[in-house]
Amino acid sequence: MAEVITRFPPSPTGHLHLGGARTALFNWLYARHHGGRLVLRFEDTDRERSKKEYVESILEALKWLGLDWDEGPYFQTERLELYQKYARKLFEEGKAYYCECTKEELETKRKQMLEKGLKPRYDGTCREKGLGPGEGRALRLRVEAVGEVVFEDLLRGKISFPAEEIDDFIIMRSDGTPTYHFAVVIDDFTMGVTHVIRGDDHISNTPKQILIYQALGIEPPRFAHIPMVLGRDGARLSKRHGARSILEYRDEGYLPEALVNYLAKLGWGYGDQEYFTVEELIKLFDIKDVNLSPARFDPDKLLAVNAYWIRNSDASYLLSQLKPFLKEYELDKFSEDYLKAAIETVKTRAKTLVEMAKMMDFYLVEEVEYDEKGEKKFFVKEVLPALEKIKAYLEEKELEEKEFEAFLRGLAEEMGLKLKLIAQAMRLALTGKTVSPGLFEIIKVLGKERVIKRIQKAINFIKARN
RNA sequence: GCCCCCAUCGUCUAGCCAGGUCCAGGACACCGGCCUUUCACGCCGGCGGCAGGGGUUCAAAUCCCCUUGGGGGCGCCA
Repeated sequence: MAEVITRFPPSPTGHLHLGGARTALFNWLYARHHGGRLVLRFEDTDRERSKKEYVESILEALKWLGLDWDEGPYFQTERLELYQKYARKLFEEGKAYYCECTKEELETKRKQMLEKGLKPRYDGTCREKGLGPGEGRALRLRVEAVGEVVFEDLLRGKISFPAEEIDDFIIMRSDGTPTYHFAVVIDDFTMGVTHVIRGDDHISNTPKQILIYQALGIEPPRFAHIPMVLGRDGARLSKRHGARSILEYRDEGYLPEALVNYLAKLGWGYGDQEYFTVEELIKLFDIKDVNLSPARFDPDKLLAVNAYWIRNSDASYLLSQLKPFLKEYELDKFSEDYLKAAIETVKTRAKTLVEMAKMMDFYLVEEVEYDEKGEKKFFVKEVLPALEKIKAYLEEKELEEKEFEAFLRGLAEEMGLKLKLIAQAMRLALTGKTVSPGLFEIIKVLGKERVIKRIQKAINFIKARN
């Protein structure tokens, strides 16, 4: 089988969002699955809106997701001569002609046609003028309005458009830059792209591109139009829901594994399997299994997938991912084993790394601050003797779970207190919170020294108040 | 307005291509329960869907048509 070359062509007019990331992922998976290559190129011919900062942020987001590329990044603005070369060829062969209509004239005509209920299309004013290149002149493709333009979509089969639907569209702007359709075709052709995997909002664009291929006398690549990602409300992705930068998800404590897993499942599935490693995705992914209907983005599900990957990742990986969220603590003071043990106790409880960092703060501070409601409820003078006894116990005995638990139960009975009260007071003493990992786990990680110190502090606190 | 694409639980999906094994399976969310010193995890159970209407067929979620609904395109944006 011939080599597979896919491409991801973002336009640097915004951050990489979920929709773009999924397109990138599908292209990447397809290339990796077939042992092919992925080309990255920036479609930056819209100089007004393209920004260097977006190039940077898109690259950063792709790297973070783990989507690497084999060629590029190319920039269309650096390839202008190439487009001009092919444009000249089409002009010389009479397959394209120059048009001197102004933007304003065209805009007026378009509005008029729309008002009359007609399909807006170029009226051919300059078609037979025989104009040559010149200031203010754009190059249009000469399109014959007969028959049908047909292409085979890898997912949907044959798709055809009446040729009369397509007008003489512009391929080179009057400033000498190519329009999207033309640049895409020239790029895909010269880069050897074999498979174009893109959002289905491009279906209606495809016949135009087919026409360019035909005019150039070259073979079009294979097309696969994947369904778009919609927002929670079923509308196109917007800032409100999901069109946020991928990097924002990173900063909110999502794991790249979770994003990749979730995005892959948006429009694609493999039986009942819900969770996939990247390796599994590469192995199992087949573009033909991709759904045809648009998928809504569901933040709850993303969160659930993230929680899954957090609790199923090992502690040392989580530690590396967690570090940016732990900046306010002096991590150097703790051994890696200590940090990893601490992480183990919170990883089934945190849905994001941000949550995890908050949850484990008590491991990382010298002294804890008590939750106000909890302190009023559980730091009552009745628990004082219990805390004293626990402290004494810990000072003497080896720590063993069953034994310690039996001791606490015995203690509760002996003092006529509820086990819950003692446990919550302990929890508060050790963590400052009323919600935390299991008591025994915490004690084991913190170590007797810290535990005894914290119990003593709690004792002093209760005494001082009563 | 015209053209194109799509249609299974609230959401993501399995099943559809090769009709019967589907009074439709899984996941998220939600609601119960178990576990339990808190919160999670885990486990058990519940809620909930083939958009509607016509065909074809012994038999349709699966094939065909129409309607409706959703999405997209119609730029010297990509």
